[in-house]
Amino acid sequence: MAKQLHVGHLRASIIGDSMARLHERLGWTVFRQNHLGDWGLPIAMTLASLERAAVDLSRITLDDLNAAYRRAQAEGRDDEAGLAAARETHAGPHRIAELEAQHAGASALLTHTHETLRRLQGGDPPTVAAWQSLIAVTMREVFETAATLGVKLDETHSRGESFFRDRLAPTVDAFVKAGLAERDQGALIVRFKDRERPLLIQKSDGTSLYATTDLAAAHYRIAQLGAERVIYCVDARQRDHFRDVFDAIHAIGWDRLPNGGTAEMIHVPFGAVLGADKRPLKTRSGENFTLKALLDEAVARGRREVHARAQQPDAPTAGLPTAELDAIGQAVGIAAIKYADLSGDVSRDYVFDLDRMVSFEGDTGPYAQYAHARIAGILAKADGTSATAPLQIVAPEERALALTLLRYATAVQDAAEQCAPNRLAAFIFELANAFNTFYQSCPVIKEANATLRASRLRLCDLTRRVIADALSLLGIVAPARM
RNA sequence: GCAUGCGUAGCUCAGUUGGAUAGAGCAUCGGUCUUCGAAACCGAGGGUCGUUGGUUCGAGUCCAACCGCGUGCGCCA
Repeated sequence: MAKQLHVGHLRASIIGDSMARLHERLGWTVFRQNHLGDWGLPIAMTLASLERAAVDLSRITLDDLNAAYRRAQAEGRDDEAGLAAARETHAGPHRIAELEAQHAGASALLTHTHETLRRLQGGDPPTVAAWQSLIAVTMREVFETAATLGVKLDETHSRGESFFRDRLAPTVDAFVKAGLAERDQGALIVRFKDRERPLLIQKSDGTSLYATTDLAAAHYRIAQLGAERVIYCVDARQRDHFRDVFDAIHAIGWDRLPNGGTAEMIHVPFGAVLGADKRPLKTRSGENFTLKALLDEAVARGRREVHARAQQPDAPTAGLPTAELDAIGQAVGIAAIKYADLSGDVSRDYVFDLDRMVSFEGDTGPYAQYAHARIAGILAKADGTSATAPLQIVAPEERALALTLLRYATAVQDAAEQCAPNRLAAFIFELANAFNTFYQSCPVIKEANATLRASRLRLCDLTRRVIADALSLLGIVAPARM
């Protein structure tokens, strides 16, 4: 919230969208839950910073918010207790350094921030109004980005922290009542048998934190929505956190479904997006890459490539209106990014290399799109196909193609069941491969034998439809021409 | 310090429950367009799967130790 989307948001969106589409395809009722950080201390920091700068919130832009957020961050907040605790518990050097920096920047701003947070959570009308305009500005960009990315996400999917604000106290009460929470150094914690690290569900000042929200949210999803499978597409760095949350939910029995079954809770951890230097992706000036800049670049590359090919007189896209070529170019650029993200093991870090992704050769999104467009072109040139034409498998290449097609259903099931979109991506690549090999050695339109020709046209048609469908499950569109 | 994840070809990565000579893309080298879309196809070279031990008829896959890298670790989200 209140800041530009960055590459970290890219994976959550792409992977989450694909998981949703895969499960929808298998007949699940999917509740997309966009868990937004719209209610914590950071948002109060930004609000407070805006108040101090006396910014006109009715005309605010995301850049203003971004500036305010960065300003607030730079001004820092004090966390003496946290620093002491981190030292005592041998926290990692990163965490300690972070806290020391914060401590150094300590100031009276902390008081203001907390005061703003109190006003917000207390429902003070002007503060709430300011908060709402801040949310609105951010969400406009979120939905805009989702649209260019082709990710199904709108206001109906927003389930930010603020949505659960009234469920926090009952959640804490429930854990206390169940005897699972205990008071420790003024805070409420949940302990686990097999590990030292407890889960903190209430701060010593009585306010709750993100873990509390996650517990409340999980309860809502299972008890209210009746979710049998709750899938969290979140950064791999939150592994421990989700382990704790899931165990806590299990301990209190909130994973029990109304029908008596047990809900499955799955964290799909995804790795970081790295730059060529193997460090988290940054711009030359060392700032986080905004998602917008990244997508703009990919789309520009896609368009450049599509336009270049349309220049050639014998290209199938020759003579198409610029707007249409632009649309195709966008589809290609976005496909390059999405496929690169989903074709590997999602839990691992990956090196973001636009040159490789948009090279359109080998195991890439555009390669699959090409196979699709190629077939679409063939079918358009043929005088129709028959869905009932008897299949006549003679050449080994068409046998291989047919056998690959038969594996589609299990590929989708595997990918969904194991929350591993790369399984499906691998299938798509194999299918596109099998088709290209088949097409290399088997005449289709030019086949003289009418029965064989009809059979091959049907194979083409099936292949085209499966590629388009499979790509759609990854959230990738397949243009008819490119 | 504790926890957790990773280490497969020059580069980027696959490798479903342990199962036959470890696969692919890029890059390199060599072949295919006067005929259905060459963003394609066919072929070649390239790996002691971090190291050492163990379990097994059989280990890239399971276990242990070690080395290297990443990430996390109570009042942030």
